[in-house]
Amino acid sequence: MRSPNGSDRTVEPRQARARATRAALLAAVERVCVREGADAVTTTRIAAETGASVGTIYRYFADREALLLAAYDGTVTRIVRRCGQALDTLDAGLDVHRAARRVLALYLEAAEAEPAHAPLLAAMRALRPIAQDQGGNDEVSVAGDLLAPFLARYAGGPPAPERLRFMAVLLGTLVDLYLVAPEPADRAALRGEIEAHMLLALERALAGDG
Amino acid sequence: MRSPNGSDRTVEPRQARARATRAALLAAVERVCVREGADAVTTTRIAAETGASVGTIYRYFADREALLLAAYDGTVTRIVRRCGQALDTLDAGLDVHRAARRVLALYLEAAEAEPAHAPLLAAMRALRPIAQDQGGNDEVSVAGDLLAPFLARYAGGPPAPERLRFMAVLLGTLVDLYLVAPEPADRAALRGEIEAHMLLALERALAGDG
DNA sequence: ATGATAAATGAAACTCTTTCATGTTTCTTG
DNA sequence: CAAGAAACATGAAAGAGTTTCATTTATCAT
Repeated sequence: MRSPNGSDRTVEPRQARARATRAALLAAVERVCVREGADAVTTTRIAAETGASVGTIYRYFADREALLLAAYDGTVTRIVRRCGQALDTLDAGLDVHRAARRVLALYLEAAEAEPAHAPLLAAMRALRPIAQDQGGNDEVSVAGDLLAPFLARYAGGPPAPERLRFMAVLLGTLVDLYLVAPEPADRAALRGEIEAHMLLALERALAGDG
Repeated sequence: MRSPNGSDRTVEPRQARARATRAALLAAVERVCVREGADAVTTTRIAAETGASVGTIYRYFADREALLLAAYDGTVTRIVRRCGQALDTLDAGLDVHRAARRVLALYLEAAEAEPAHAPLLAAMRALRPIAQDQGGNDEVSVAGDLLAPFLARYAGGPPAPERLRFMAVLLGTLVDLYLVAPEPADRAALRGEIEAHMLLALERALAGDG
């Protein structure tokens, strides 16, 4: 969470009604994203969709970007949670490669089960170009919550930030490509490519620094 | 070129004055991009910057997106032209890996020499998310003008469209990451990573299909 | 019940993009 | 060179979004 409450003008909901409103806004974002893509997520549209007024959005989100980011965080959190459980139950003695393949497969599966994830991921790429993406940001992220723990465990220490960033960007792009592929045949082929590239990146990470 | 002149309402400049205007607009896009990023490239801003009026932009470009695309094409064309020359003079008998490394190095160098390329590349990613990027589009592109010829030459035939798309997206992302790295040390390290991943992709491309 | 705090409203100010009726420059041709 | 045609350029205005904020309404605590 970027600012639990800093000098923002946004607020954390305190009453039940407000929590419901906030949740409804995020649900509307996902719904519209799935049906019509992230471009259709306008503040007026989300307000209309939920029956709230535009002003209400700005009570809980600093701006449109923050709204999309929060929705994205929602999908990522759910995805990572699933993979995290599996990660925890991995045999301690399991071969790195097998473990990586297993986690990757789980990740792709979980991502597919979140229909709003692909459009939101694309929107994030548009909103936060690589140039500004600080890689190790505080948000819930694949980098921080999935890659970093995995690397820490198998490399015996936390990865260098640049390595983490590289792998996160690589994985993000490949997953994006994967989720967007319409043909099952293309997806199957892409699984192989993604696996190959992530294993290569993993090997280099393990070799590079302790 | 997408439409030399179809049913668009845009026009190819015929008089010298018009050619100058069009060129000035594109130059302004690059200038503003370099200084303040692609977000600062608004139609009003570019008009003000060149002393032209907003309407004039729409005489030569269908919309803001087309304006950015044209500027991007400009940088890519110049980059690819340099690499292309080198590609032509490669020894016919040169080992694929050596050739690939050579072209990649040239490409990175040429891209660095085009300051507007990085911000415009990022803008293109935002404007045309992977989902819509038809991969083998008609535009001047790294995919069509650099990757495809290279693969055609060393694989003995044109690559499958999905392969080309995969490699183009991969290369684009990695180059983006590279161009954005501030530290020379980071860049040097990234060169190694990019090379490793592109060589892997190349091997799989050569192995996969004729 | 009532004052205090939280939540919600929606008109209005802004910023951008895009269109188009109108005016100006350049070309062409007799 | 004059005058019509074709090419260029203009900028006000329409339209779509985002964001603010003074005001109103609902909920909580006592």
